[in-house]
Amino acid sequence: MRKLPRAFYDRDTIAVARDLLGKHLVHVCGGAARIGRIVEVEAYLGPHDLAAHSAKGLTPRTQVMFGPPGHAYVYLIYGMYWCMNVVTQREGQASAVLLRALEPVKNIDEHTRGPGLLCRAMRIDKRLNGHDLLSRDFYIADAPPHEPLTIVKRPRVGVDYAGHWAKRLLRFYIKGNPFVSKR
DNA sequence: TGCACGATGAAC
DNA sequence: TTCATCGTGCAC
Repeated sequence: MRKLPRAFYDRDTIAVARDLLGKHLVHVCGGAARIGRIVEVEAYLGPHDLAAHSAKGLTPRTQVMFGPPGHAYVYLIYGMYWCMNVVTQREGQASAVLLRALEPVKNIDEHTRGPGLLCRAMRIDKRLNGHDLLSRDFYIADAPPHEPLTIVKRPRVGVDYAGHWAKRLLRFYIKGNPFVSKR
């Protein structure tokens, strides 16, 4: 399947988030290609979005978010889980889409509901922070044709501290998909 | 140099 | 509702 081009990521973050649903995340490591179908995401709209890490400004951790689109922003949460985002829009916009759940396709187990488990199943950790998603071993690709998706919009998870930004409907998932995270 | 806390997940 | 577990950002 066709690898998504840089131009796919260099667009409005909400559009990228919605369009990522149904696409295939691919990680080739240890001789195996691990593949999962993206079924749940969240959009983080830049430094003015108080729920986004980039709202803290340009720091060692957030510098990938401030970089060019089409790169992976991977960070540690609660001291034990990795979370993966794809950087969107042009360099400096500091926007990204968090991948929250996958439907297993190949070489991964069934524990892919939620951003932490998703990364564990796909063998994603800090080594992939800043990795170019147009690379040979880590990328997102078009998936085989499927029925038109019904997309559900909800508030993002775990961002109650972000004031009115916590109320925005920036979590998107495929309606009825059994691998969407609970909550 | 210290410390409070988090875009989580599982157990109780 | 509690807890595991640690890098990050900011206070001191």
